[in-house]
Parts: sequence; C-alpha cells; structure tokens
Amino acid sequence: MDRKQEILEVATELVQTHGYSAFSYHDLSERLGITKASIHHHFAGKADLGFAVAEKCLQDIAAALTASKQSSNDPWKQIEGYFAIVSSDIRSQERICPAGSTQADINVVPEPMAEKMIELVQYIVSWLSDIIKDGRDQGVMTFPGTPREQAELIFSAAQGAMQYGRANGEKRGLSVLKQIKATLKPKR
Amino acid sequence: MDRKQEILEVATELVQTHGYSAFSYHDLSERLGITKASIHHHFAGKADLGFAVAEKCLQDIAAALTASKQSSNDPWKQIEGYFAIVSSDIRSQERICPAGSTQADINVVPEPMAEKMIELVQYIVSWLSDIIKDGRDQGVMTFPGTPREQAELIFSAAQGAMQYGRANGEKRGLSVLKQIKATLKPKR
DNA sequence: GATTGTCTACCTTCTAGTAGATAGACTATC
DNA sequence: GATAGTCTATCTACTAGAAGGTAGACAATC
Repeated sequence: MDRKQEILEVATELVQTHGYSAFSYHDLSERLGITKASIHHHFAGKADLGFAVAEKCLQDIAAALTASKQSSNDPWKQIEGYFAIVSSDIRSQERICPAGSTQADINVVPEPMAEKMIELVQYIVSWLSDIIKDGRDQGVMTFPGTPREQAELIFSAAQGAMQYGRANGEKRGLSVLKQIKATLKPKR
Repeated sequence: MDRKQEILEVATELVQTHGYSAFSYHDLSERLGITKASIHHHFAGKADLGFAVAEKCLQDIAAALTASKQSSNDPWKQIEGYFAIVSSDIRSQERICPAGSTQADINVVPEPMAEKMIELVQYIVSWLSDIIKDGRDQGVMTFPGTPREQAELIFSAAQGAMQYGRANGEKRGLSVLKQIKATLKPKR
C-alpha cells in the first residue's frame, strides 16, 4: 500500500522533470530499487500510472488552494498560496507544473490523463478567477477584462515562468513571477 | 539540397506538435516518403537534426521580427509582428512555439539544441524589451518594473498562451493573447 | 570517375508489457 | 494449534516492437 504511493510520488517527479513520454518503467524501477514487473503489479500500464499521477496532482493542488483561500480574507494573502507553489517549483530548478508538462506534451499523453490535467487547469483558473474578482471588488487589485480572462493570463504566465526559469535560471523565473504580481497591483 | 530543407521543415513541425523526444526518424521517413537511412545521409544523427531545427527557428524568427520592427515607428505595430506569430500558432491548434516545446523538454533535449533555443528565447526577449521601452517612452504603453522584466513576462505569458490554447481551444488561447495586450495599454 | 542521394538489410539498445514462480502474511477450517 | 487455501508483493526471464544508427550496394549527375 505504501509502495503504491511511493511509485506515484517518483512518477510525479519524473513527469515534472522529464515529461510523460520521456520517463520509463525502467527509470522508475531503478529509482525505487524494485523491478519493472513489480510496478506493473501496482499500475497495470503506463497510461494508468499517468492517470493516477494526474489525479493525485489535482487532489493535492485542490487541497492546497482550498486551504489557502480559507486561511484569510485578504485576496493578496489568498493568491499567495498559488504563487508559493509556483515559486517553489521555480526554485527547485528541475520541476515544472505537471499540467504545464502535460500541456506541452498534449499530443503524446494518453487521453484520460490529458483530460484530468485539463480538469486541473480549469480548477486553478476558476480558483484564481474567484480571488481576483474579490480583489478588484475590494479595490486592491486592478486588471482589464473579466476575472476569468485575467485568471487565464496569470495561469499562462505562471506556466511560462516555470519553464522560463528552469531554462534560464531561478532568478529570471522568480522575476517573471514578481512581474505578474506587479501587474495586478493598483495605482500605477 | 531541397530535400534537406524539406526534412528540416517537417522536423520543425514535429518538434512543435510532439516535442523533440516524441518524434522519430521513422515518423519523418513516413511523412517524407523516403527511408530513415536517407535522412541520416542529410543529418548524421537526431541531435544534429535537432540543432538544425533550432538554428532555422532562430533565423526565421529573427528575420520576421527584424522586418516587423523596421516596418513602422509605432511600437504597437512593431510588437504586432510577434503577436501575429503567436496568434497563428494558436490558431493552428497543433503547433506551439518550438522554444516552448524545448523549454518544457529541457532535461531531455541534447545540449547544443537547448543552447540554441535559449539563444532564440533571449533574442525574442531583447526584441520585446526594446519595443516596449520605446512604447513607454512615447507614452503609449504602461507597465511596472524594467522593460526587460516586462518583456520576460510577455514572453512567458505568450508561451503559456500557446500551450493553454492547444489544450483548451483556440478561443481561450487567443483570449489570453488579447489580455496580454490589454495589460500593456495605458490609462486604465 | 567522383559525388550525391537513395535504397535494402541489418545491428543494438531501449521500450512497455507478460508469464510464471516464490516467499510471506493473513484467514478460514479441521 | 496445525493445516490448507488465498492474497500480496515481489522476483527472474522473456517477448515483440520501436528506437537510433550503420554498412554497403546502386544509380544518376556533375
């Protein structure tokens, strides 16, 4: 039972660092010190494992974002929960958002996994949208267009920031993240 | 000689649609109607082909952006050259920026190709930076921080928009692009 | 006659996935 | 409490196919 979680965690890491198509059962088996066949015992095929990774990511992020929203009434503190996750991925210099990795590989990833990841993306966009709507209503955030449109921009920019940061250095990635926040701040 | 260009074009397309690691010499040979061995005659190995793709992309984008900059003195018209390329990739619903595809796959792609792609990224960021600096000086664009920081944000957001658009539909991708422009516009 | 572009036929390595065996832990029954 | 059956997690050993790549032959062209 523990093993299954262990496999899932390493697989998630590999999806974030190398992408779905570029990691193998062999890689997993070496990392975990068990044989490929044992992994097949827990996850029948790579597609099943990929789907499980997507499900786990959705659950984890939903839990983290829900907690962050409930922890305060200040939209800036709420949204910081998302930025903190992005920031830690950038700081790792290896991981990018699994959704980003999957979006980039969308033509290669098995359908059910891709669908779950899109669900994850939509979850984040809705969550962001709610918060910046409050922020605008309270006069502490400014942006053009609808909250959803701006939420999609923030999400896209954050995805890009993680990839940019991994390729060009932590400092540059964090700079983009800072700039996203600056763009939201009122009275320029 | 023509063949070499032909291979390069199809390879570029495959990098954009499937990513470097997820396309094969076999795929290429089927698309082109020649054998794998013939492709090896033109490009000794996959890494060489990948590097050539990156070089071609850099040349193409540099030519397009230079032309766009020279075509006008209006920063909004100049920057539209970049947005038009992003927009056409989004509209294709298949292609994303090759640099984005490579950034997402950075741990998998051969070093020289990755370096060329980073060169390409830096080229675009510098180009954007110059234009929005002019835009701000002329009072037709507004943004917080330095031009470079804002250029990195625009680039990251555009990368994200292409990936978001491919996974969630052309309409959503174009909406993000619109929002990037809106954010740059003064007097909100 | 050398060069260029293509072919067929092959090699090696890696891939996901399968078959079948084994050892240990739980669970019912005698 | 011993016995028999079942379940779980693992193993070794294998398969078929795809991957990148090579060797050498054959025409056509310059």
